[in-house]
This record gives sequence, structure tokens and C-alpha cells, in this order.
Amino acid sequence: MNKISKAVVSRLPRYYRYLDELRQENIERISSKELSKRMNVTASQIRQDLNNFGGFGQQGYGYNVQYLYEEIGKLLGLNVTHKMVIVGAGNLGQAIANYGNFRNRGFEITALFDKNPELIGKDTAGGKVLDIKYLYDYVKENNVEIVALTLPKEPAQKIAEKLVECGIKAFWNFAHTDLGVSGDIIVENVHLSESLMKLTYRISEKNNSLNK
Amino acid sequence: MNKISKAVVSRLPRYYRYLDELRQENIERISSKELSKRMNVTASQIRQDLNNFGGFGQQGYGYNVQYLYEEIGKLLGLNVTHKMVIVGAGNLGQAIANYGNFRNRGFEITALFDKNPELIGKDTAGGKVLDIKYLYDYVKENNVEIVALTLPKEPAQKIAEKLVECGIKAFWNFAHTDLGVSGDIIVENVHLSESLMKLTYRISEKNNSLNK
DNA sequence: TAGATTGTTAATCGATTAACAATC
DNA sequence: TAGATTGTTAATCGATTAACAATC
Repeated sequence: MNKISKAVVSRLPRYYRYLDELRQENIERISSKELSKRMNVTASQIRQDLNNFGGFGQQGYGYNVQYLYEEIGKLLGLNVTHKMVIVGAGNLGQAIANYGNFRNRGFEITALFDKNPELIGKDTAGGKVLDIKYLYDYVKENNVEIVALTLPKEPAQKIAEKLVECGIKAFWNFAHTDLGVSGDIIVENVHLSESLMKLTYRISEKNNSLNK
Repeated sequence: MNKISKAVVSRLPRYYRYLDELRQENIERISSKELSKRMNVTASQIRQDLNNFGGFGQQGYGYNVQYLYEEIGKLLGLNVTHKMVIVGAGNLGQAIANYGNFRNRGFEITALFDKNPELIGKDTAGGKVLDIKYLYDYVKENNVEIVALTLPKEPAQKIAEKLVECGIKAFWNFAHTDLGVSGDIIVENVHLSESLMKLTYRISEKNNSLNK
């Protein structure tokens, strides 16, 4: 299979979300044209995107909602279980641990880690908060696949490096830094402050154009 | 000023972050070439991006770090105060309220809102949690500019519509839905589950290529 | 069979990179 | 002045849209 472009991959979860909604509305089939109207994109883009992965549709019919939903789910790796732990059990770490939908989608959060004694022992929907000193043994013994980093950037960087040595190959990074880890390690960043700045950029832009 | 492309805008916060680090290292000037090495982008892209907004550099010298930092800050609207409230005072809402750096960057979080009586009255760094029934009067009386939506999608959609009627023009949306609000309303989305799916896409992709 | 709609090729558009003249 | 490095134009690359033949 050819390398799929980043732009296409980043649209897959949105297709998945819309197909889930269609499913819940008991809609059986949908054409690229109809879907394009719902999603506010071009029908051409939908067909091009899906055809990167082979033909999911049928001429004259469109796409079967349930089938396409499942196929995209497989592409997104949602047909297998992913073991994840959370490092940093503050509000953000707890928010992720307690978000039920992750579990429904095959994510198995089994523990949180923190150095703060007041948090250690606390119960969440994603398991107990453990002392961070047990982190490295834990990930090795439990075949953890993904580590979510919800802590400040300096410890995040150090801990990530040690986790790479323990064999971790995928990070969901909320720390405000680009983790400096080697190229074959997967890092998906969520930079909340950068998102907020994009919002205020657009506010300023709008204000400037009004005062022109 | 011509319309700046989305791709350029989305890179500005990252420039801003790197310039802040340079500043803290007391580095006075930097060339596009040096910065490109640090940031892992091309020097050409940096110069092109910055020139969308006018000449911030000087031939033979490069860019003055402090000056460029401030100018990008202005572009991002960080030179003015932004009043924000948070709707949904669960872990995620509290995480945002308690994140100190927002305040340093000119964001003024003055209250959270929730319908849950157990949360109402609770104190955070972003003010008290108030009963959601006071939300609409509050935003009107306090000239709130941005509303962060950290609650499930159904109430998020309804509340957003009512807030638009109250004059709110910018949403920072964490609900798993594309807010259906009119075109001149600014919506910046943070879809955590979509981010996590992009991560697992890359994990599957990698596993598939190993088993080929 | 006729109509609908995909899969896919071709055309367009936009973003990134390269090159270099301008200038500090 | 000579060297360095920007600002900016031109070339390349990639992504999106349009068009249409294939086919259900």
C-alpha cells in the first residue's frame, strides 16, 4: 500500500464520526454527494480519500454505512485493544482517564502515575493513581503500548526518554514541547495553548478587518 | 492585508514557542537557517511565512529574537486581554481553569459553569463554578469574548446556539461535534478522540508494514 | 435497460522549496 | 568593502477539484 498523506489520515476520524451518526440514525446507505453535504466537503474529496484504501463503495448505490464505518474503524486501528497508561494525574490526566468513550473504542487505560502523594492511591475510571517510581516496571510487565503525557514539559521530556528505553513506541503528548525522541517513535501532539492562540489569531484578524 | 492561509497561521504558535525558548536562553538574534535547524523545517518556509506579515528581519543580520517574539505575539492577539468562561466544570474544564500559563498570556478566566450541584460553588484558579442558569446573563454583563465548551455534545450544541444569541462570537470547542453555528462565528475545535485515532492509525500502519 | 454513482484520470489550485538579487 | 542573510520571484511538488468512463 502506498504511503497515505497526512491530510487524508487526519480526515479519517471525522468520516468515522459522521458514519457513526448515520448508523445511529439507522441510515443504511449514503452517496458521496449526500455525505459531502452533511460534512461540508466536496464529494470528490470523499471518493478520492476512500479510494486510497481500495473500493468501499458500489457504482449506482453509494456506500453501505455500517460496512464503511467498520472498515474505517479498522484503518484507524480501532478493531484491536490498545493498552495505555497516563503519566500525570492532574485534572487533564483524570479527564482522559474518566472519559468513557475511549474504553468503548478499544482503549484500555489501566493506571495513572504521579509523583504527588496526595494523588497517589486515588481511584479513577482508568484505574488507580500509582507512584511514578513504578512506571517503568509497570509498562514492561503489562505490555503497555501508548503513554499519555499530561504533565509539564521538563519532566515529560525526561520521562519520555526513559520510556523509550523501556520499549514504548507511541506517545500521546500534551506537554508544551516537541518531544525529542528518535524518528521511529510515534508522537501525537495535543498542544492546547497553540489551539487557543489560533483562536485568538482569528479574533484579531476579524477585528482588524472591521477597523480597516 | 491579504488573507493568510490556514497552514501559515497554524505554524505561528509554534514559532512563538521556539522564540520564547530562545529568549529564555538569552539569545538575541537568530537566522532563518539556525531556527530551521532547531524547528526541523526549511529556512525558506520560515522566511515565506514571516513575509506574509511584512519584513521582521534584516539582511545580513537575521531576526531579533525579542522583537520577532513580540510581533508574532501581536499577530496572535496576545497583546490584549481575552475574557473567557468555561462551560462544563468536569476534569477537563477544571484542567483549563487551573492551567496558569493562560493567565500569563492574557487570558482572563473568570468563571466556570455547570449544572451539577456537587460542582457548583467549587473554587478553581479560574474562579468559582456557578450554576449554568446564570451563564447567559453573566456573559452579557461581563463582556465575555470566548466560551470554552467542555461538556457532552448534545448540551454543547444547544448552549452554543443560545450563547450566539447572547453575542458570543468565539468558541473553543472540546465537544465531539462540529458546532452548527453560522459562518461568522469563530470555532476552534479540540477533538481529543480524533487525535487519539490518528495515533492508532499510525500504530496500525507501522504494524502492517512490518508484517508485509 | 436506464439511471445513479463510484473509481480514476486529468486539470487546477495552493503550498513548499529553491534560487538569487537586494541590502544590511 | 566583503560576507551574510533577508525578501521575493520562480520552480517544484502535492493536494484538491472536475470530469467522465466504468459498472452496479
